Amino acid sequence: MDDHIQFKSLTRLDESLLAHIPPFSLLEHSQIREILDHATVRRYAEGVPVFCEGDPAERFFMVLDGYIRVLRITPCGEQVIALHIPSGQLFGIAKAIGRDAYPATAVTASEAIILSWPTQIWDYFVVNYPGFATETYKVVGERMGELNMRVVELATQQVEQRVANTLLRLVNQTGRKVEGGIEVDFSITRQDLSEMTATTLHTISRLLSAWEKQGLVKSRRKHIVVSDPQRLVALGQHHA
Amino acid sequence: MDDHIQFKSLTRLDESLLAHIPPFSLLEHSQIREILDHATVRRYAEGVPVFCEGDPAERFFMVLDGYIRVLRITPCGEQVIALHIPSGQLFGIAKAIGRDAYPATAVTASEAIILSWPTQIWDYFVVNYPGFATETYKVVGERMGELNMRVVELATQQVEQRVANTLLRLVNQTGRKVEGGIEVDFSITRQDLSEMTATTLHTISRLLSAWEKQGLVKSRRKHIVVSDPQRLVALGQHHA
DNA sequence: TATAAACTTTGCGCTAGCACAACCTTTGTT
DNA sequence: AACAAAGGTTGTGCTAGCGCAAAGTTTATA
Repeated sequence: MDDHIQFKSLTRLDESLLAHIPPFSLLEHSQIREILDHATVRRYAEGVPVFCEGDPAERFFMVLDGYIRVLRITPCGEQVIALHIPSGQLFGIAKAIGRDAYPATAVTASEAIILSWPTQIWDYFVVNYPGFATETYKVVGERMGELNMRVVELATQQVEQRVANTLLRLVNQTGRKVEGGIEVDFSITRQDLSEMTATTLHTISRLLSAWEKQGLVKSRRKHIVVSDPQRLVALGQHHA
Repeated sequence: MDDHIQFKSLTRLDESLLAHIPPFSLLEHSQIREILDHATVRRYAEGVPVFCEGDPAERFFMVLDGYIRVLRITPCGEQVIALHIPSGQLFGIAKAIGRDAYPATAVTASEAIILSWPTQIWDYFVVNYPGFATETYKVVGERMGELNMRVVELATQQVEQRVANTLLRLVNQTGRKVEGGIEVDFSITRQDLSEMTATTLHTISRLLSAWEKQGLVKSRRKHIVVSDPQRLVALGQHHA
């Protein structure tokens, strides 16, 4: 992970990149310049690990473009996808929650451009950049909220509802308008969806087939379009 | 919730109460005095709500003695128990994660003595008391870790394993040595355990009965003693 | 001391969704 | 063009664990 290409010397990053992103939105242009000058940029292909669970948290990251998938692997080798992170968000911020190793693995869910900084300057950021800490902890809070929601869903809902809700969340958070509905903005297999909803790829396949027949979704290999969010919401709700 | 009894005027709290508790352990006695003087103390009976999901987060809390149960209630009225908080820990720290309403409900799991402070002085604490922020975020990190672990467990394990692991965690975190094993240190019903493990009280009852026959646990109404942690650990592990 | 309320146990039948298996389709590679 | 590899579909049978039901036990209340 030390082969980071230092784009900053090639393509000088524009300050406007960060100006509107919450943790930096309160800062002066000069401060953003400073932040960018400390950053390393790297382009990742799809499906590439950015860091792994248990690695020492030497850097923290921000998605500039693309999506990150956060996952954990059980002792028995099963994957559980915890979360997707869209562009504009920090991740790998172990330091913020008092850890010195990453608590989960981060893999690119699409091609992605990622900024990163050495963890040592975290405290400097917190002290010197107003709003940075606050906004960061807001993100932590949101992630906790999502985790919590997943626990509740896993504990109380049927597979069909979990999948419906997960799919809705995906298109809400990372959806792209296409003709005929909203499409999940990165490659996503049945296997992936099953690892998000604690079921099997077979069950997902059956569900999507059924939904497609009813005109709720349209899916091709690695692509899912939600064409009737309304009815999907209804499916996700009640206990029947 | 405004009938807080101001014990502080009656029984002046001793500084040694907080001196060894992480978020305060780095502080001078005078600072702890100051903190205590701002605190409200209240004794709660068992099963009493301290705050409810969605309430404005006007105060933050610390368990001085007893246990707190954190839970969420679904639209359909089902409860999911997220977490138990033992004495010495902060809770209701919505402010720390950028919220202004409590994200879950907190109920006493036993008789409890609880300190609380108005949320407005949170920032003062963070700025003026070294180590307070860091230690607090460590707690946030640990809670995230627990949530994460629960998601993984719910997603990959069978009921028997989940219950075994949950029970082990309970006795590890809140266990009290008794003759014949380690006992969960607060009242706990089959219903409670089922709400922690996403199953039914019936299944819990059957499991405990079976385990009792095998000499793994001993349980009476509202009490559970783990007598053979070793074998329980084994049960919690493998996929069979 | 009787009665109610809360908690627990146990039995039985059913079904959601998994495991297994076979086959198909699309994409990438040589 | 042929093959391999990754991803997707669909069928069949099975079972973990739930829903329902009924009865037992302990604790609280009148």
